[in-house]
Amino acid sequence: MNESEGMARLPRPVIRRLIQYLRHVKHELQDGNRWTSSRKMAARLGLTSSTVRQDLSYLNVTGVPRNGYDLSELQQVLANRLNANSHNDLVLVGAGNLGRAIAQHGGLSRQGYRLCAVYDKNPELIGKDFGDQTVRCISRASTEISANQWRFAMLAVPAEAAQGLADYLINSGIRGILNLSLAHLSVKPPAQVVDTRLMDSLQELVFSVTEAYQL
Amino acid sequence: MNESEGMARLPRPVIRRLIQYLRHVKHELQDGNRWTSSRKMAARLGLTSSTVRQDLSYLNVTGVPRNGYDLSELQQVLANRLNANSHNDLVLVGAGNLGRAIAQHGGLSRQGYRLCAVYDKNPELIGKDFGDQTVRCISRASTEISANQWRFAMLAVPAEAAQGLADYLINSGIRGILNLSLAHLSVKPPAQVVDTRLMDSLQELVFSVTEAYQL
DNA sequence: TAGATTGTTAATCGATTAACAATC
DNA sequence: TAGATTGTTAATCGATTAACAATC
Repeated sequence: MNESEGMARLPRPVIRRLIQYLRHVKHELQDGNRWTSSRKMAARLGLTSSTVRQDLSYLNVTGVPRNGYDLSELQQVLANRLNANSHNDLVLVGAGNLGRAIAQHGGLSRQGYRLCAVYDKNPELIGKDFGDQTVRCISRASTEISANQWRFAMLAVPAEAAQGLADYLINSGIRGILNLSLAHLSVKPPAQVVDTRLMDSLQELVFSVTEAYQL
Repeated sequence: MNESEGMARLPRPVIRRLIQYLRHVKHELQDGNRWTSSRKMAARLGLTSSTVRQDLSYLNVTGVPRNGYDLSELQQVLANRLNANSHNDLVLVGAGNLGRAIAQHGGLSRQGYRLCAVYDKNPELIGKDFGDQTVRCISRASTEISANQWRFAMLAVPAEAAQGLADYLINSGIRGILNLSLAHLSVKPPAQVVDTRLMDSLQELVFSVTEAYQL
């Protein structure tokens, strides 16, 4: 049930799942299918059908008892609610291994992102080619970000440098940071950070497995 | 409060935070400090002190009113509870950009992991150098994994190939997979998967920022 | 029609936070 | 001692799941 004026705020876990639903829906459409159902989506994504229906109730979408949900309607509604139609500009700060991989990763452009600039402070990296970008000195970031109104940054630098650079970027106009470092970034709303914590995930995995097998 | 026989199972959110506490503690120790407190850790990691104390109550550690927690004691207890003392062997499946970055990322060896093998199915990549590894054909993985009793794999392949390879790896003896693809992997316990979903995180960020600024 | 699936409410489950006595 | 911090309980908050009438 969706209020006519003003959409209900989406809880974080719901946001994350809606993003997965959208991917599933696109995939099914490409396979030439017309319908999906809460049961099907749940099976595919490792959820319960109840969760799926609950999540979809945040959207202005109506399913058809017996048939499920019309895939193209669902795609439209999801993409719309998630603002997934606009192409977004990104800057990358930190041109080390991880930054390079993410930037050159085909997924970025496939998902409609455009990498606009790559910054680093290491003189040995500055000037080097980097996909279709050339690494620039971090000191240029501030003016370029505000001149171009870039809003999103991926931060792939050592933990020690992360908070300082986050402050610098947000001062320059950046509003959202994908944090690829292990540092916790503290930023004032409405600026936002999403953490990735790859190394933490690995440790979590090893721990869970060790525990699961020795018990 | 910790039961004397058999440790309480750790909830997933607690596991993740304990990992962060351990990092904080190591860092503080390197700075030459002797004490930390729930308030300090909470501030550093963006939590409440209540959460920190609650989490630490899963451990056999006693703080000192007025002083907080002894850093070296805390390090020991955390590392012990998290099985963070052993060095672990990893194999990488998928030698594309992302896989390469993670593998060459200094963090791996710094955190005590050892990359033992890199596999791909692309003939153009097989034989190529890759840090101190040479990319091998995926068809060799099964025998090598079971011969060496490797237990952990990082899976950095296209979504379509992910589930099939996960099954193959687990059949060969792998018990834990760090899933760097966007696919949802369904595996039978006690085998485990931890997802990373980099592209999803990026989309989550863009959505949250868009929403935050337009409201 | 019969049967499967939706939409929604209420129950359950789990995680976080508040509060405060104990204590060094 | 006075004051800050722990350890723990209980309250709150939020998310997931169960259940089932409505319905195509």
